[in-house]
Amino acid sequence: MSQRNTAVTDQFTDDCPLREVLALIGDKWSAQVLVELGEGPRRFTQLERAIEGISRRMLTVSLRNLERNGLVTRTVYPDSPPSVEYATTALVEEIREPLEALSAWARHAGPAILEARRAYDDRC
Amino acid sequence: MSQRNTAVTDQFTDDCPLREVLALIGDKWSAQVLVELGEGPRRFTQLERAIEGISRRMLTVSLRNLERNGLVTRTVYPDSPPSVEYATTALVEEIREPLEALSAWARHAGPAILEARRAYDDRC
DNA sequence: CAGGATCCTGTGTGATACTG
DNA sequence: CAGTATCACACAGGATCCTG
Repeated sequence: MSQRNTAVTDQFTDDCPLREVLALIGDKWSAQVLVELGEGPRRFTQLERAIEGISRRMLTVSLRNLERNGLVTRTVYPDSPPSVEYATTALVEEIREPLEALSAWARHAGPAILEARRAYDDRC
Repeated sequence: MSQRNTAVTDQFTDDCPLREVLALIGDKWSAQVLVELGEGPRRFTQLERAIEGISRRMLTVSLRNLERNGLVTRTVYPDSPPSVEYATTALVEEIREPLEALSAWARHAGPAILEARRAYDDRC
C-alpha cells in the first residue's frame, strides 16, 4: 500500500550519470514509448497498437514512470468514453539527438555485432 | 549446461534499434564498465575497484557479454599470477559521443527530474 | 477507452565459498 | 590474480479478470 513506484530507482545520486539515464529509460519499453511519442502526442490505445508486443499493464507502468520523472505529460479529456493524451516534455527534446545516434549505430553496427557473436559462440 | 549466454537477448532483429542498444548495454553494469574502459585498458581487479558496488560475479558476466558482442576485447598474459587485460573495441568509439551526451544530460536534467518526481509524489 | 488489481514466473543480481 | 560454482531472492514482466 502506497509503496512508492520503484520500477525505477529512486535515487539520482549515483556517481555514474549514464546509469541514471539507463535507470530512467533502460527498461524494456520506456525507450520505445518515447520514440513513439516523439512522432507526436498519442492516446493510450494508439500507443498500445504502435508498440508491438507491449501489454496494457506494461504500457501503463512505463507511462507512469515517464510521467513521474517529468519526461511525459498526461492530459485527460473528460469525454465519454474517456480520452487521455500523452506527450513528451521539453526534457526529452534534449536527448532526442543522442538517442537517434544510438539507433543509427545499432542499425549500422548490427551486422558486426552478430558476426562477433557468432565468432565468440564458435570458439566456446 | 552450455546453455548460451542469454543475459542479453540473442536476437538483433528487433524493429526498434534503440531497444537493441539497450539490450546490449542497458543492464545494471555494462555501461559503467564501458565508461571505465573508455579511460584506457584495465585489468579485472582494477575494474572491480573502480566500479563501486559491483560484485566479482557481475563484473565477469558483464565483461563476457560485452566481449561476446564485440564491444570489448580480452587479452590474457600468461603470467603468474595471471593477468588479463580488457579494452574497448572500435565499435564502442562510435557511440562514445552519444553516450557522453546522455551523461551530460543526466547531470544537467537531474534536478528537474527530482523536482518532477517530488511534484508527482506529492499529488498522489 | 483507459486503466486497476492479482497472481505467477523467469532471470538478473547478490552473497558466499572454492580454484588454477 | 582472475575467475567459477552454488544458492537464494527480489523484481520486472506477462496473463487474466475487473471497473468508472
